[in-house]
Amino acid sequence: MLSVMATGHTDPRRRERIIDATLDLIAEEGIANVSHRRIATRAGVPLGSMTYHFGGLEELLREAFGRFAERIVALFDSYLAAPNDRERARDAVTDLIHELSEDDQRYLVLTQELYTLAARQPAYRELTKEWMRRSRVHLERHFDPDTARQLDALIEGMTLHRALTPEPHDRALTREAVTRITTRDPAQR
Amino acid sequence: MLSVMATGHTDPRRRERIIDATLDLIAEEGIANVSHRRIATRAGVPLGSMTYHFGGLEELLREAFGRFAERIVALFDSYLAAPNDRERARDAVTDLIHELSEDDQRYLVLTQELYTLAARQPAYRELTKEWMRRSRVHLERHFDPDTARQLDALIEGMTLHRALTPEPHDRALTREAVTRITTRDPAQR
DNA sequence: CTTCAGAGCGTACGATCGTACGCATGCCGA
DNA sequence: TCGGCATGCGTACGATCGTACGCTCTGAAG
Repeated sequence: MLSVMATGHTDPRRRERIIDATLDLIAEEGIANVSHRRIATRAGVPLGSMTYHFGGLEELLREAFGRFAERIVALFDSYLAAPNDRERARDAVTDLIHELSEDDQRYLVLTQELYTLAARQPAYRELTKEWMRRSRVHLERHFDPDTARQLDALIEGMTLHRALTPEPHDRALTREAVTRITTRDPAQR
Repeated sequence: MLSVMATGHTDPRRRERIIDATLDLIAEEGIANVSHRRIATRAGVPLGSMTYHFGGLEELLREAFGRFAERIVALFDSYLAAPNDRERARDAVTDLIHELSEDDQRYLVLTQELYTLAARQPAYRELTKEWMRRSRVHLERHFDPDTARQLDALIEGMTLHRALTPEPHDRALTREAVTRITTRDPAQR
């Protein structure tokens, strides 16, 4: 062999780069179109690395989505931990919805793929449950538990609709929805 | 060949059975795990039928999801066309959310797979946009357009959370959320 | 009864897949 | 300096895939 061949001991970032490449590929091509070979090419690592660093494709996917969930939870934390009163919490939720549905559809796609897996496999369902639990903890600092659950569902739905719909809700409408869902015993019209 | 071989002209339900088998398979195994062969086995048709009746796997999937979307739209219609006043509309929406997230996760899984495709491919996005448009038409018979959009998003989010969460919202909580989101200018607490 | 057009499918091809295994490589102790 | 060993990867195997093509068979026309 004339090229580099084995490198001996090295590079703890190999795993990270593989995981990142996996998430990128899933976002761009869908889980149906990822393979060891395509991930390896994308990450710039040899095919053999795949089964060396990860027990198999399934294990790699679990780890990749685990990483994704961690990042999302961190994002939720960063938005929802800060506000100290109810009005600011509503603002933060509004911001979060717009952040999640903005720009490319990376977040949307990865979330959808995760939910799809969650609907069928308990391991993935744990990821999403933990995610929902964490965000509810934040919301419950400002709202009662029932309201928190309703608001959590609204965040989900508005994020999705904003991303899939030609004319997404503008900020004022989002804010209005957040206000409505977090307000009890309203006088009906 | 000793078995049946070709059957000559026949059976217009071949296509239907293939499409149904496709949806069943996707619901059970995920889009990543469907193939011409597995669909054929499931539908009880020969492999050759696949490329005979459909231009290819992609075309089959589009048609299958088209059929799914039609059925869902019909379900939305059946729930949302009936009510004649605002209160009954709220009840109907509540019923719809519970219907969609009940029992098996067939609806959840297929919807997630469709949204995932919609996020990446315009053809599928049209399907979902049409679906959203149709449901909004119903909702707008009872609520103003902005409210209809917010309610539509809430339906989405609550359906998902009910299906994925260990203790789904009970009916009273769902109804409360529907009431809140459809009530304007509430007095804040 | 004979013919034949076209509906429908059996089958085979090339591509791609996941995975395992043996070998190349560089580091460390002596 | 040199041996041994753990790290890391090149490669090959068997399975599975989508698809195209030519053959079989049916029903209708005559």
